[in-house]
This record gives sequence, structure tokens and C-alpha cells, in this order.
Amino acid sequence: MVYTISEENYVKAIFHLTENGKSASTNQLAEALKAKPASITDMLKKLELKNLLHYEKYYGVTLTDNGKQLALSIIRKHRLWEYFLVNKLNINWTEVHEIAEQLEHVKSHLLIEQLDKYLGYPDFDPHGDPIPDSKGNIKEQEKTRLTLAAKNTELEICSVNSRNADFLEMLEMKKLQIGTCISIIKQYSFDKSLDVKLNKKTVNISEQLAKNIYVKIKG
Amino acid sequence: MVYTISEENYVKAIFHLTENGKSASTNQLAEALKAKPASITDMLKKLELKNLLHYEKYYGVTLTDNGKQLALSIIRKHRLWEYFLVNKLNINWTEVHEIAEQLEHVKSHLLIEQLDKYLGYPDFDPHGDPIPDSKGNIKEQEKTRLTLAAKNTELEICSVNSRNADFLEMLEMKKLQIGTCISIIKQYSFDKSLDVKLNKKTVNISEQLAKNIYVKIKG
DNA sequence: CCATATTTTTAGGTTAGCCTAAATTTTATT
DNA sequence: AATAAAATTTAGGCTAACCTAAAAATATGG
Repeated sequence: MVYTISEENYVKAIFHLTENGKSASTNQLAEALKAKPASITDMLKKLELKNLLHYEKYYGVTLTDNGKQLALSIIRKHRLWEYFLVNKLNINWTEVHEIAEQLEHVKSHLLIEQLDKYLGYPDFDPHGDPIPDSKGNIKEQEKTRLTLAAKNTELEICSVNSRNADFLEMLEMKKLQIGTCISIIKQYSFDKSLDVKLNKKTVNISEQLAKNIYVKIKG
Repeated sequence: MVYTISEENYVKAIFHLTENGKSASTNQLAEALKAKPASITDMLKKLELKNLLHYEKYYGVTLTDNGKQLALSIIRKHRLWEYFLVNKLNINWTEVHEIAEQLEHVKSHLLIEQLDKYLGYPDFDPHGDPIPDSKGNIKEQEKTRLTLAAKNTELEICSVNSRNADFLEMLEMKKLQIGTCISIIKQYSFDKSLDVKLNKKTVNISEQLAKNIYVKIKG
């Protein structure tokens, strides 16, 4: 079965909105896909007929196994292309998301398998998100929100959960990258910002920034 | 200005059909784009309004400078991607055309400039066709149809003008590749086939095959 | 140069994916 | 539990890009 770009975007959006275990609502999808709620309802009916999702009128939507497999294959393509753009073409990680949004819809099984091989079967994309393998399996890593991590412990930044260019640019400026090691030395109660040690220097991280950064304990 | 995939395909098709200096006809375009003549007429009217082409009812169509620039940028992307697919991902040249047909529509100036740099600014794609530079300039190479080339002269295969998989597969079998050196030792009047010397062996090339092969004199 | 064949255009229709406005259902509040 | 607010669906429309059938223009050949 071959799907349109629009259909693929719906399935991908539903996948992300239901990662928390809950079903996705029409309004959430409208927001994510930048379309009006009425358009979402239309499309959900169509995608249900194609056996990509379970849709219960007024109560939200979840993916079928079919839909999940499709979503994973799109996410796989997206993340492999991001890895390529950053690590081979030297494009800044602030810019790769948008380009990968287009590349993820290119249809060729051979292409993506050869790309994966060429890149050395990477496990994580430049934002630290896991890349599903060709069967749709994901290596999840244990990670904690930086806001909830322990003080005075060696931490490694392992992923970020926003693709916003202003956010990523700020990380660049502060030298906070995937793989960077830090430890929290002070948590301020007033504005919930953090002082962290980074290469012998101290950097302040606002709550807003910290909420989008995930870390794992080093070792 | 940003164009749809369909619009880009029209402009590309017109570019190729008018490379001989003549204007392109509705029927030719219908054939090239696998659409009905009536649909072509519709679209030509639209593209004329967008200043991509000159369309004279009943008498055919040519590109404006605007349209030519767009065509060249698409061809540039197509050929750079083909080069990438063959030389980096090791995908067989019989398969890359179709994949590049999709990749050529990905929109990102940065992407294509970085790709070009990464590939080392190649001048020719895997089929021997020239890759336009970022300004749309093409390095044309002097080439002769193998059917018209001189006998007993060292020749180098420099391009092929079909993307048909059966054709390319046949070249593979006969070890006829871009860069391969041959010389014609016999031209048969009966079926117009050729015997050529290739690495001390003699290979017979049918007229049909030879018509799609271009060579230049070695040196 | 007229009749026929071919090419092209026009007219009217379809589907996908979106929209707005209005109606309906669910959820929240008192 | 009644009503107000919010979310969702329905109904009816639009545009892009295709289609078929019929009409019109151009090309061909005796």
C-alpha cells in the first residue's frame, strides 16, 4: 500500500500524540497539522477505512498495528535523514528538521536500507531520539528531565524534545549538545533555574530551557 | 516562488522536449507526463500565467527564462542525487532514476549546495549527463552517437540517453559503462550492428543499443 | 483544394484535501 | 441537573490536477 504525504503526516502526528498511551483528539491534531478541526474529522474517516487507525466519534483516535508500523517507518526515515544531514552534509541541527520533513516521504525501501548501512546503522538521531530499525524496533534509552535530575551527579545530555530553532540555537550558544557532560550545582527556588558545571565553567539554565533537556547518569 | 511537484514535472518535461530548439506539442507532453492531452492544455494555461512558459494555442510551448532556470535547478538536483545514490549509497544505476525523480522535488537551497560540496562538485551524473552548477550553467561535452562514430578509433563511452532498466541492465551484462574504452572494428550493413573491441575481447552491439550510446574520441 | 485524419481545445465532471458556518455532542460550572 | 462553554461533526464549497466526450483547428493527401 502506498500513502499520500498528507496521510503519512496524519499517521505520524497521531503516533506522537499517542505516545503517552492516551488517544489523540481532533483539536490536538488540528494544531499539530495546522489544519481546521473539520478537516481532521474528514481525514480520520478516510484513514479508518484504510485500516490505519481506530476512530471513535467525539472520543479520539489511536493507531492500528498497521498505522503504528507506517508511523515507525516514517520516523525511521526522518531520523536517518537527519543523521545524514548533520553528520555527512554538515548542516546545523537547527535546520535539519524541516528538510527531513520532506525527505521522510521519499518512497524507496532500497534507498533507506542503503542509507542506514552507509551511516553505520546509527541508533540515535542528532536530537538524541532513537532511530527505529528496519523492523520498527526502537532502542529506548533511560532518561530523566534535567529539571528532575539529581544534584552533584555527573550527567550526560542525551536528548532534547523540541525542534524549535530558537531553542536549538540557544543550546549551541551555551555549548549544550547531545553527549555534553554536566552536573547540577545549584537549583534556585525563585525562578527554578539551574546552575550547572560544564567544563569547569558554570552555566545558568532557565526552567524553560531545562524542561526540554533530557539527561542520563554518566557511566 | 514555490511550485508544486506537478508544475515542476511539466517544466522539466518541456525543457527536455525543447532541447532540440523546437517547441513542445501537447501530445508529446501528454506522452511524457502520462496524462491526457486535455489535462496538458489546462496546465499550460496555468503555467503561462505564472510566467514559466510561452504557450501559443495549437502551436506548442517553450519555456521562458524563468522556466528554464527552474528546469535547470530541478535537473541539477536530480543529477546530484543520482550521483549520490550511485557513488555513496552503492545503488545500481538501473535503479537511481526513479528515486531521483522523488528527491529532485525536495526544497532546500542549503541542502543541495551542501550535497554538491560533499560529492566534490561532480560535473557528470552516472549516465554521463552534465550536472548544472548552482547558477544553471552546464558543461556540455562533445559527444557522438556510437552509430556515427569512426571505425578503428579509440573511443570512450561518455553518456547514454535512456534510463530504461532493460537497456541499462544490458549494458551491465556487456560491461559497457560510462568511461569504458572501445573501438569499432566492424559495422555490419545487414542489421547495422557493430563489433567493438573491449579489453581485447570482441562484443557485438545491436543498432538499437548503439543508438543510445554516446562516445567521445579518447585523449 | 477539398475531404479526411490528426491534433488540440473546450466543456463538464471527479477526487483529495482543505475551508467556513451551523448543528450536535460532550464537558464543565454552578 | 440545568445551562453555558468547549470540542467535534456535518453540510456545503473551493481549488488543483486529473478525466471523458464533443467541438474546433490544423495538417495531409489524393
